[in-house]
Amino acid sequence: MSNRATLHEVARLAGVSLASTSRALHGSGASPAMIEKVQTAADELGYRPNAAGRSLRMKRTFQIEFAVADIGNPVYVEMMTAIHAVLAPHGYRTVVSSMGDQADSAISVLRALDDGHVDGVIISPLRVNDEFVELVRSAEVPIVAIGRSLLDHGIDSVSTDSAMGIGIAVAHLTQQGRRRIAFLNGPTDTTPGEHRQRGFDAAVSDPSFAGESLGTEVADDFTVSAGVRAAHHLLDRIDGPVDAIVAANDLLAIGVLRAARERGLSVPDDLAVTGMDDTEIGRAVLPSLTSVSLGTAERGRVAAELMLARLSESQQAPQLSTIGPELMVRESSVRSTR
Amino acid sequence: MSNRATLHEVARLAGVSLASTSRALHGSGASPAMIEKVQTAADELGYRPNAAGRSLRMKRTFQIEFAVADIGNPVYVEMMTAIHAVLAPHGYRTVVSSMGDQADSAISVLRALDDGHVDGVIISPLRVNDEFVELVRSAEVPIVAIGRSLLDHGIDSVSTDSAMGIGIAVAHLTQQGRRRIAFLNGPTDTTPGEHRQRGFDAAVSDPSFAGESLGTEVADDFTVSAGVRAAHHLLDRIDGPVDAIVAANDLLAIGVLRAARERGLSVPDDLAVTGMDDTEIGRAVLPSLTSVSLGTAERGRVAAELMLARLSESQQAPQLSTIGPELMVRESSVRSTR
DNA sequence: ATGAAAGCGCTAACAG
DNA sequence: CTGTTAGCGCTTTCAT
Repeated sequence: MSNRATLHEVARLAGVSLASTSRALHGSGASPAMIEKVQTAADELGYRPNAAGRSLRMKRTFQIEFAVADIGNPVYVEMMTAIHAVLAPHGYRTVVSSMGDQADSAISVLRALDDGHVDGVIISPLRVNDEFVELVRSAEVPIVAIGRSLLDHGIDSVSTDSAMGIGIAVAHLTQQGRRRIAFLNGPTDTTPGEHRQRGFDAAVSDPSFAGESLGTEVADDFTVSAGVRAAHHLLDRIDGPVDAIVAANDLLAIGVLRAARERGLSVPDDLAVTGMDDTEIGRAVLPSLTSVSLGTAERGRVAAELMLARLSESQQAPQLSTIGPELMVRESSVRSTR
Repeated sequence: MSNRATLHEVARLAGVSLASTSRALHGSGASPAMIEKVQTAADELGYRPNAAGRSLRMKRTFQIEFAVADIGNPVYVEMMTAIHAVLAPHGYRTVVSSMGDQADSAISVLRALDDGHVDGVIISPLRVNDEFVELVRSAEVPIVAIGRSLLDHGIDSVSTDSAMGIGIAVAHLTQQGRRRIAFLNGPTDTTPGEHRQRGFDAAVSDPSFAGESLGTEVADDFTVSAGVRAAHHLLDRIDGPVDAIVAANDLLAIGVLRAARERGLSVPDDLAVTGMDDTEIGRAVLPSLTSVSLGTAERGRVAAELMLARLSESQQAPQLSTIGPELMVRESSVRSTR
């Protein structure tokens, strides 16, 4: 079979009109006999409806874009899988685009949106500025934001309380008897960086906080290698022992594990470490990471469902859905009993 | 701005014909004055060419699909990044689709191909059967295979010698003085599983092999959790010490690390471990993994370039490009000096 | 229930 | 260099 068969050819082979052929294939308002006839012809020709023709006519592409800051982060891969699982049964393809971690490249992704190649966008930006918000507001297709809530701008959003998540990690550590606690954050001009910083500051200034804050170290990036560097820097500059490091995500926490090992510090015996995001890799690492789950897959699932709802009944008021954090206790924060 | 402007509206605002407008926007065969006029009108309306109209007319979508068995494997994420980096400057979007690890779902991905939503497919299948090959051969768009070579079927392919890679790992281990060596493979009915098995069998039956083969253990899957289970099983059934385990990929090797730890075995002192794929996570793990690099990013890059070449001059004969394996020695296989 | 015909937005002959 | 026109493949009125 060399060339794709068109609907026209199917119609000719079946000996019926174009319109009837189209209807028969979609099952709406056609006689059983017609459906039978057309289906046979279509099968014989190996007919596949052409996406471009369909899109042009229907003004729908059946593609949803998932735009993320950094596809290298396993969090996004997990989200994507969840999104795909929701969307695929409804006939939507998922297109991933990596925005890079800079606001301006996120903006170029949004600009590219107006060529109508997708019916909607699920976006998880690291940095949000005015131009970004303006572009989101004026986009021609529905947008669902994961991360910072853009509900105030009329955008469906899926959020999580990562600040509280950090609080939970700090509470867990003090409960474990850790006193001198430091925070290893990623860049604070990002949405997660900002929220998690606020969470740490709040936790250690709470009257019930039974420890001592050793302050914050800021890594260049939310990655393992940045985590290693920052952890060394942190441990260099602090006088006396550090009992625990709360890392802003699992990747940074894995960096801490490595830095600790390079300095001959045992985790969890000398130093407790917690991460955030509850990634598979955090579970696999040695020692396994105690981590605050932010419901990654759940957020993806909910975002996809918001998108589906928006696509069908665009009337409904913008929603904000919030997924609560949950602590997953593993080896990196609990002293071995032996 | 509520509705997208069409080329027609731009033409009207500029007071020129549709054709001139189209030409002016593409810069081909239009006077400077025309270009200026049209550009101004286009800017004023915020014009973006519509993808569906364009695709329908040009019979090109400027989308390339990357179809992989399991997007959860970091290898594919790295490949995708490399592919995207090559394709994006040429105006192509990259669409990822996960095929699942079963041959039949790979086939459904290939079937979906004939709706013309992409101009080409870069595919990395885990399992290849006759039906799959037939579908690939008869596809309407160019296909580039990563993994098993399909050159014999006239398909551009990017391959690597993973069998030799396993041989390199084995040689490294015997050089390190490890004698009793076992192989932890993934499913052997997959392309990588089959190749790597062959590599291990060849290595240990080579006259120059200065060790003792403890045979192969097959994990259910190329994942960390399958690796943990299989490693325990392996260590349970073998009498006497195991000096080294060669794992078929990094994920399985990380599973071995964890199983060893659970049994109180020290890596690398009691047991040496090697992985394959040289993933970032293998580098971050403790101890860091000695791993055979198969040039993941390079393979992605080359595949994307083959695709680009095929898209422009479809005349050229099918190519096979092979990336050589390279051993990256790290902590998991080398006894600490202290 | 079926057919005829229009048209989605765009580009590429073809004429001038 | 510019304009007129056809048509990519499909769905959907509108008649019948």
